[in-house]
Amino acid sequence: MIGMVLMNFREERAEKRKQDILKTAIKIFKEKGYNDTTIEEIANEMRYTKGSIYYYIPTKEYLLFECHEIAMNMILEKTRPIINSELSPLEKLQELVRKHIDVLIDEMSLLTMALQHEFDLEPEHRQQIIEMRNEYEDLYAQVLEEGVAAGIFKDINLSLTKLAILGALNWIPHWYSKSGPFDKRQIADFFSEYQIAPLLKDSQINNASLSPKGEKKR
Amino acid sequence: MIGMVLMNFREERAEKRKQDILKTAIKIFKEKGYNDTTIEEIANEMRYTKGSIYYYIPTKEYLLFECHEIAMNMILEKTRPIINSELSPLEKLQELVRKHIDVLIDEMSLLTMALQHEFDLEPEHRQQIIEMRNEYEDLYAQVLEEGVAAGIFKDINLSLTKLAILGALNWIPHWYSKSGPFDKRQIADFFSEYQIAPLLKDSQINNASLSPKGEKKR
Amino acid sequence: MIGMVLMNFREERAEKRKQDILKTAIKIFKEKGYNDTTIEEIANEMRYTKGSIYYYIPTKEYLLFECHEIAMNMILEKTRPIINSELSPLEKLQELVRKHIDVLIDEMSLLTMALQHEFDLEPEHRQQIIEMRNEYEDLYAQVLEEGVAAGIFKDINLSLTKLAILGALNWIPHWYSKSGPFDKRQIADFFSEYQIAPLLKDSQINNASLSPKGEKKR
Amino acid sequence: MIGMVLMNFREERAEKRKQDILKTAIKIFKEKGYNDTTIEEIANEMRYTKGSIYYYIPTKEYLLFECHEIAMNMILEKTRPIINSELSPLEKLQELVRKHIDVLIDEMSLLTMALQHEFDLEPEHRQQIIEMRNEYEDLYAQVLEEGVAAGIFKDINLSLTKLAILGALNWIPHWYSKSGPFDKRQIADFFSEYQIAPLLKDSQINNASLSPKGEKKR
DNA sequence: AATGAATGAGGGTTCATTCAT
DNA sequence: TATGAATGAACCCTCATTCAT
Repeated sequence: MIGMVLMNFREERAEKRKQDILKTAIKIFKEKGYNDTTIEEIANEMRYTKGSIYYYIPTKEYLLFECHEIAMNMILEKTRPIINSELSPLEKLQELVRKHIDVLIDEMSLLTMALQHEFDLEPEHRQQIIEMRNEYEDLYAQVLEEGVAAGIFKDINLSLTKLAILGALNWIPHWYSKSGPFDKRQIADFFSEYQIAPLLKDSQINNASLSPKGEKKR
Repeated sequence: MIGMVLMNFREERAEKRKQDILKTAIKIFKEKGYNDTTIEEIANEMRYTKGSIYYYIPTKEYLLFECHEIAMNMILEKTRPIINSELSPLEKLQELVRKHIDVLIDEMSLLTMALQHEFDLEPEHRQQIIEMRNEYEDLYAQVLEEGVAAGIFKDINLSLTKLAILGALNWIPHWYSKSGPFDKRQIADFFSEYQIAPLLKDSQINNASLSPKGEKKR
Repeated sequence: MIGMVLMNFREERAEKRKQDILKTAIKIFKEKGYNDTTIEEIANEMRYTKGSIYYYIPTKEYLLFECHEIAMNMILEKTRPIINSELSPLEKLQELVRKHIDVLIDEMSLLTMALQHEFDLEPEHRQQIIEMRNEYEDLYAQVLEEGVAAGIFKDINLSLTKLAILGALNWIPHWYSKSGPFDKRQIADFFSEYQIAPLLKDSQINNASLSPKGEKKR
Repeated sequence: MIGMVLMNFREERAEKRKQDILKTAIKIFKEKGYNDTTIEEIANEMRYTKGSIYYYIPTKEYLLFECHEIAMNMILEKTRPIINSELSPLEKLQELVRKHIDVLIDEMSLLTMALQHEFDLEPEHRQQIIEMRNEYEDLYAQVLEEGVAAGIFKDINLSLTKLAILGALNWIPHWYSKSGPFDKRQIADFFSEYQIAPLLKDSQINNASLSPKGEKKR
């Protein structure tokens, strides 16, 4: 995105085509999975030919890699600002959880697909994605440390805490359904309390959002 | 296994062969993933031929299905007895969590592989696996209800609670490593407290296992 | 060939199939060159399917490698016995030249094709062929040394002599034509004198076969 | 080159571009062979685009054809003058051989490449190259006849003599290596004696250059 | 004069599956 | 019971060539 200003309109158009291809690929990957999607299907969907696709992309795996990149960037872009905000550590952590759920549910099919096909990435690409994931997890680590330092969080094992919080969130795509009993808001409310509660000292606990009354009317 | 008594020795031998194939398949699936494993590799490993494999199994996907079945059965067999035990709801829940982590880590490569390839199942098979998963999740639901009824657990949204607990657990394979800083015991200790704590009324909270001192010496 | 006695009839049949494929490949390679021949053409010619071909051979390049091996073996098998015969060094050298021309002309299309496509071999395979070529060239080196040692050949640069002799022979496929003015016999007569003459001391020279009267009647 | 005077500066520039493309093509053909070189590589090397190349040349094969033409012209231009010189037939023949080796070794990669890919030429182009080759071979034929007429050469089969001489020379690229034991001079000395000796009557033979002492110090 | 874009005709290879014996 | 043999449907990717601009 940065640097796009330096492109002339030709390069912009090419970039746009590439994005179109990626969008189409994502769409079909979501529906049928990476392995069961052929380049030809992507081409047909766009009324291109197979050969034309390869004018814009080097390999099919590269498309998968870009899916991962996009997914990670979406989440990183939304959460990075939280760290430098004026919020308290507790509020930051809650915001992290809420934003995570936000992106997760909004872009669930992309994220699920990407996760499902992590091992179909070339080792080099996989490494890059893992590094982005580490960067993301570090945001949690930072906030947790901040909170402990500020005397707000209990002094418990922060590595495992981080993994517990993120695990519960990352599992959401395994059970969430648009037509299911819970909407995004309820889920965010619940998890931002439930997964954080064990960190809090007694006085801070507030169970408002854990209430069983929160079920969506259907 | 039941019903085996009705088999004659021919059928028994065939059943044995089938199990051998499955074991080999599991081993290779674990190493290379389902898609990258060929029937020929399975056959070679057993010093069979491709054709022979098909004498015992109908399709490659059927092997994957059996992997899922085995995985689910392993976990169900370990946890079902807990429900009917004399333990308190809190103790039951902790036991469920501990056993889950036990199986998860002991059989991680099988379970990870199975989870990774849920979408490679035929829809019909996938449905069967989902039903087993539901049966398993119901164990949690029961214990949670028991606990609330007994006044031990807070009266919060039990569906989401169940999903939060199981999500955090199921995510373990994504980060656990034998050579990593935590061993099975520590993880079980931590999660059986952390993921359950928000359910507990203030007086019951006990943070012993959450301690950051719990890291394995390396 | 050795070891074939150890094959059962199944393996023999498989070996036969493989040889058939090779024969067909050679035939088409000769006609159209290696690069312009497709596996499908080979399959069609044999009324096989592409897939069946790959039951017997690992890659297309392997077929080319076998062409080279066959070619080199044909020539090595005919010339190796000469070295250990009772002939004089001069007679041995003449025999080497004659046999070389024999094989060259009888199997010209195979040999030409192989030579033409030496660089289409995988490096590893190419190395193997080069080693066979070296073994062959060593036969010449041996005979030349023998001749010098016996006082029959002049004491000139034997490395270059070897290369001069073989070069002139190996070039034959570039100009020979079945319908051309010279037959195999004449060519053998001529080259076995012309290319060896500079080695001989004056008294031994005999120009019988160099005569211009040797042209084939057309 | 002749006729260039009739070009306007536009055509001149186009001609120059074409030559640049050809030079680049030669360079890459030499390195990777004709078949493994893509038009795109040629374009990239020149910082052109694929499309631009096709503004100047009609097909990839045409580039190969021009390689052959250049190679043949190089050799013809160096040897034609010899024929009309004042030298004796023997000296002429020796000069032909020396010049041939000169060009062959100086431009070996071009010539090797061209020879290697003779069969990748379109039939029509191949015919043209063969005609140039014939013209070249005729130079030898002429000198040989002259020599016989002058009573200097033995009256032997001149067609085969010509083919023997040229064959041994043309094979040089198959074994010559810059880092090998022989330099250009030694090779020229050797071959201009060895390949011509059988033609000479006894009194003329002089073995100076055939000496085994001629090996390059390494 | 130059090129970005598009194409299309393969080409080699893989592999689950079938089946006669 | 076991297997050798055969198949065929794909699939990814390549690249010379064309053409509108």
